[in-house]
Amino acid sequence: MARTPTSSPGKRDQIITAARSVFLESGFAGASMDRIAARARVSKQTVYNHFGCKADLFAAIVRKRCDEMTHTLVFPKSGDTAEVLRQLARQFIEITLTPEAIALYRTIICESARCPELGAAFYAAGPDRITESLAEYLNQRPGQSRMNLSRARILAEQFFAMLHGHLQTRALLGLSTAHPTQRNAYLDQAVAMLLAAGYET
Amino acid sequence: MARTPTSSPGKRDQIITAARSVFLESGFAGASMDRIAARARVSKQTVYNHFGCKADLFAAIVRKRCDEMTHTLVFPKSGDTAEVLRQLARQFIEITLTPEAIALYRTIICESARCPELGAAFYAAGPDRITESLAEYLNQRPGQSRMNLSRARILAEQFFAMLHGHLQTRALLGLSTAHPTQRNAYLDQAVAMLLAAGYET
DNA sequence: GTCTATATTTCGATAGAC
DNA sequence: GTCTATCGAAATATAGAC
Repeated sequence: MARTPTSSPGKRDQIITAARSVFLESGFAGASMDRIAARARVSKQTVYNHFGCKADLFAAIVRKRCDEMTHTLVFPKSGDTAEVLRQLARQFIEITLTPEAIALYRTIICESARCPELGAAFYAAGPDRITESLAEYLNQRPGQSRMNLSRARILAEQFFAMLHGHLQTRALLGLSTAHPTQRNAYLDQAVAMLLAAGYET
Repeated sequence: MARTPTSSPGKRDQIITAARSVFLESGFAGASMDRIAARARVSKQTVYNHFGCKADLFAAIVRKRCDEMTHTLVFPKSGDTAEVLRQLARQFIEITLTPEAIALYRTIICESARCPELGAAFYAAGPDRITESLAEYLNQRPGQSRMNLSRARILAEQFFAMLHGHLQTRALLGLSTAHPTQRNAYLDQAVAMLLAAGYET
């Protein structure tokens, strides 16, 4: 932030772009600073001047990318419960099944083993935020008696688990993801199950 | 198999044990053949004589571990639907949230980016097998009209997605996993939701 | 701040004695 | 089959000129 070099803001962007593509392509351990520098068309020393070391560079890329993706998903403001859930689900699936999103998620998972703070930061910036939004919505939607907040939280977690669970698992393992029509079947099933569970009790 | 060295079956086991712990500890790229050999108290050349190269050694470890874990989970043979689901869920959660299972899964995910066959082999040996078992059961349980098989398959996938989705995601990111009492809440919710969805239509 | 050049370490894999 | 010793490549990080 305040550490930003006084000149050449362009080089910094070149490095970020190049580093992101190399990291997502080869993972953290598999990416080399030489390749990052080469792809950024910049000397390696310039990379070190801007980001200090490999780990810090990676953390900077992840933080930036998480913010971008989180702000892409907007909570629907209008419509009945079914429609809100369907819109939310559609956005969620579209964002999380992007090849770049899968590659980023994969790399974060891989690196969380040696750097738990990274996983925690990602969880707080991504899954936790959106889950909490849905839990709040479920707890105070119009025309419904309020449910236990912890129960709403579990319902929200299971809703997103149903959406991302199967398809994202396949994607993480490098397997083909379902066709859009099949995705819609998952989406509708998840919405139906949440509604059935949410209105009882 | 037939390639097994004629003598010293003990060394091979030492190498497998050491390699597994090093790979799960540091990932594929982060693990070095030197450390594996040192931990196995064996020379590096001996490792190469047994497994050829680093990738083959890793694949052998993953295959063995998948088999072990798959055979640990047994499909319940008796009980009503709710009880069968509950038992299945309990086994599934206990096995998949083991630290070793998480570490293995993490490493497979990480390496699937560069080696899709590994992810495919894991999926076929693990998730696919158990999901298919549940789908068959749902489709032919006594006293119920048969449902569409593809629908049963989706229900089964969503059942396991609900079970592993949230908790396993947290574990993969290095975050704390819920207390056993909280796990039971997830388990019961998942069973209830599947029953509600499975008996309608 | 940016470059070229290099120091230093560590890796996967191999050679050769026994 | 197993060991010690080592090669050649590639890695992270730094030094010093401009």
